[in-house]
Amino acid sequence: MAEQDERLERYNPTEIEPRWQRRWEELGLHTTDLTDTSKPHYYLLTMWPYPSGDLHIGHWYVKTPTDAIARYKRMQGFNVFYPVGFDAFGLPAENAAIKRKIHPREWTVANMEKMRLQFRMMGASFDWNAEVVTCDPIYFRWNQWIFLKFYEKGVAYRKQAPVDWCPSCQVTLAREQVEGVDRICWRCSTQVTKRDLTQWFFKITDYADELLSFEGLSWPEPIRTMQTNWIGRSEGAEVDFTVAPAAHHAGGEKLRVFTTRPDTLYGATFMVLAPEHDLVDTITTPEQRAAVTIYIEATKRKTEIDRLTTKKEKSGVATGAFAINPVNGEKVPVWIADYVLAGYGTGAIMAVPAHDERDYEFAQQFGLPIIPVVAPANLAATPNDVPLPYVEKADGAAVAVNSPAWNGAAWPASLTKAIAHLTSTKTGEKKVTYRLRDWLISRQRYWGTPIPIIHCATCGPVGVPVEQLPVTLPDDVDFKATGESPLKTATAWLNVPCPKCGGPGQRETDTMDTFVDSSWYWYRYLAPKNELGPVDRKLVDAWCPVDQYTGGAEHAVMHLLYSRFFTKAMRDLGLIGESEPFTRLFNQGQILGADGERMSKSRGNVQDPDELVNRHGADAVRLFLMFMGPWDQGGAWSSSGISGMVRFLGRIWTLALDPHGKEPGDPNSGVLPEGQDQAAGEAAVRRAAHKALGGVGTDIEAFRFNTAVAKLMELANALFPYRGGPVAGTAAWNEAIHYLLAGIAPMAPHLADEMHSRVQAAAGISTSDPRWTSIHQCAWPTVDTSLLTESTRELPVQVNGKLRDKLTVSATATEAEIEALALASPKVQLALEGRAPKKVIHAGGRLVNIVG
RNA sequence: GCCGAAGUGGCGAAAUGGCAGACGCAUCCGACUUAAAAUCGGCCGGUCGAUGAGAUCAUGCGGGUUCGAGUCCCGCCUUCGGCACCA
Repeated sequence: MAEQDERLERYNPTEIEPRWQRRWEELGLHTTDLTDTSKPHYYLLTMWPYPSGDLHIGHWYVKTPTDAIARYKRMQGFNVFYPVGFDAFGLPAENAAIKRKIHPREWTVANMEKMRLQFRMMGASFDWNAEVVTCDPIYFRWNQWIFLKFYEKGVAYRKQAPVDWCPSCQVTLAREQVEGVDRICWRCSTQVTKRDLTQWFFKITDYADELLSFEGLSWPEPIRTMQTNWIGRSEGAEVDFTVAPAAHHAGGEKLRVFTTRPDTLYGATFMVLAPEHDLVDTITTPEQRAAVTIYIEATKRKTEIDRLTTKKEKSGVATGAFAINPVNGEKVPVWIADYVLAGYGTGAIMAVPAHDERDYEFAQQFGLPIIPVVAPANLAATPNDVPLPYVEKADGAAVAVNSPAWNGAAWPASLTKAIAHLTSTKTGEKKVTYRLRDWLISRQRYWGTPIPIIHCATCGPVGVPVEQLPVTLPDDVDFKATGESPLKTATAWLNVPCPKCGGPGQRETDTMDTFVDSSWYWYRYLAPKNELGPVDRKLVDAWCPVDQYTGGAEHAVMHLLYSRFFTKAMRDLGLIGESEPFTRLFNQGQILGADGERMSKSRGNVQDPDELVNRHGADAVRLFLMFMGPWDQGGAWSSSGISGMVRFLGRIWTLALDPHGKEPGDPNSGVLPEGQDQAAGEAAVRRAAHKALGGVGTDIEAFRFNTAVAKLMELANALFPYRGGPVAGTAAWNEAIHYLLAGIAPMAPHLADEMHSRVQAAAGISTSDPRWTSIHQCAWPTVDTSLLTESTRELPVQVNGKLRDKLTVSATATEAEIEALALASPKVQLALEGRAPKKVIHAGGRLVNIVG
């Protein structure tokens, strides 16, 4: 054992890694000069973390490949900006504060301190000079400033509405933050309820159409689809029905409906209003009033989930009132039913049972008339034979029937004609509706950006004058989550004079959704201390949009949609020039616990990276996370396999440090492979290095880190047999070693620098020598393609698509020569069983297939 | 129900329409060692073949296109994600 240690110092990451982390900091290797225009710039961004206090393996899974990209791009000669910060406002801090009786700030600051050390331990090459922390007034001051600009422009507004409420988090939520059919809170998975509250909103719907365009963006298709579906643009028309006069009521009110099928207007045999619709009370007849009231009460008692489930039977009640269909003057009954939603369209529909499944079901249940007004072309003469409901539009083949004003028109002409008819008779108009709702940003919690508004009894809500920003958080607050904003308990802070009239005023006590904080932070990274505005326009113009953004797909319709909205809204304020924040987006997968479930402390399936680093080193953990599979796929955690990475790093160590050592166990060690002379051996070594590095480069560019690592393993495997032999230590060998170290540098940065440094030391260049370089300052190796070709190659030969033989042919052999060789092969002849070849297919020199 | 992604050895996986399983883990064998660990080398999808040479089957299932399909097309099954009475 002692002899072995004498022979070769062992790879010891725990000694190497902290040393290099210190050195990189001393050298300022990751500090970006944002004004340097001598090199092309590359803005690389990874979604910033919430300072939960512990970096878990999931953070490493996300950050490690991104860090490799940063390092790779630097070696490629880019001026890389790779910042990080903390999304430091939010509920966990407040909940921890309640539990431990400490201030959320204290908890957050301590956690950030710990996480900075963990990032350092990971070897992450962040530019910490650019750090942004959202709970710092120097940052959230500008949240408030932007809010006030939005308020001035009407992008921020206040309204009363039934909003989603998480009873566990004790806050309102934006529509995007409520997930699935079960309508659960995105953060805590508790089922949300509805509350009628006056809240602040951002008018994201103003940008709905613009948000539908992804032109020039290289974003994953699934994210674009999700956003598109979320925005849910639907084209149609609004049509006015008129309430018919009745005994108890004069009528005449307009009942406006939204429909995507104005072409089916003649088939509207009844109307349905949402139970919450404004006119329900007015139009209900005395006979129906009791039933209507009972139904409305029942609706209120229903949970959102009960109401939205598609599986239940339709329910509803007639109001007793009638309305006039504007195209044919028919009187149709007006019903109320909870399948019509108050919040979409106009909260009222015209029901066309013949051509809508829901209306059909409703009509069947309550015995309402059904009139077909669209038929497939072959049934146009006998529309009663159309199987109902007939919902297809069938371009050119679905024809309007029973519709005097546009009979015979085929879809989509029938639609155009219907809209034209409505417009000319002033009974309706073309209309686009969106599913997207405005973004509710009020939160009834303490640890967030105070909304900079003062409520005055005479002036209403008044913005805090910008020169008084930031509105900071008072410390004498009772945090208990009661459903009321904790800021209401800070009486000294709360009561201030109205900035407009000087009268008594009260501060707004809700804070902003923390998604506001993260909707523009990458602009702030460029000038985190800027006092003159939220962003430094000149730097933004030079560096934005972000070249590459990486993060999880779970933010598809939250952070990623809000960020696009903010960029457009900030552009319209003249703060920035561009319309899109992130040119390229990559969504990595999620790392799950060994049980295949989401990692969580309660499940006890959390992997602690510190423990792995202490045992195997950061480089091995980094490498392992990149090697385990395609980055966008994620997967269940398993630490078996990490030993392979340690072994691989040890082989690099051995190759670089001890090229002349011999392997006692390897019979081939120390000699050239059979049939190779010195020149061929050197050529083989160079070829392996150049081939590997070319592949590693393309793989990193394509985010295929697993195969990038595999190619470097192949290179190490290819070099190993030459160790201790006459090729070791030659110029060709040294070049190959440098290629190997440079290639692994983005992924295992500590080991790469250690070995590079030792190679330099062996050449008499110490770290204090001005000629000394870090591997991370070296250029990415160039690939000499002329080295890649061999004089002969192996050629698979198939007969009728089945592999029968492999020939060794000269690299310059012609197709005719190859064909002759192939046909001469005994194995091929055997497979042909005496048949003459009908055809010979040459697949670009990679393979030959003989058809016989 | 609609939209999207994925199904390949014991395991993680690889493969511009062209040798299926690169690279690694685990198991096993060998070298070194008194021994073990570490290290180095090797075997490593199934069936048949004594072993070998070889043959044959094999990328969720069933069809198709093609000289040739894990890859393209059609129809299913399963798993995972998103949406879901949006008129």
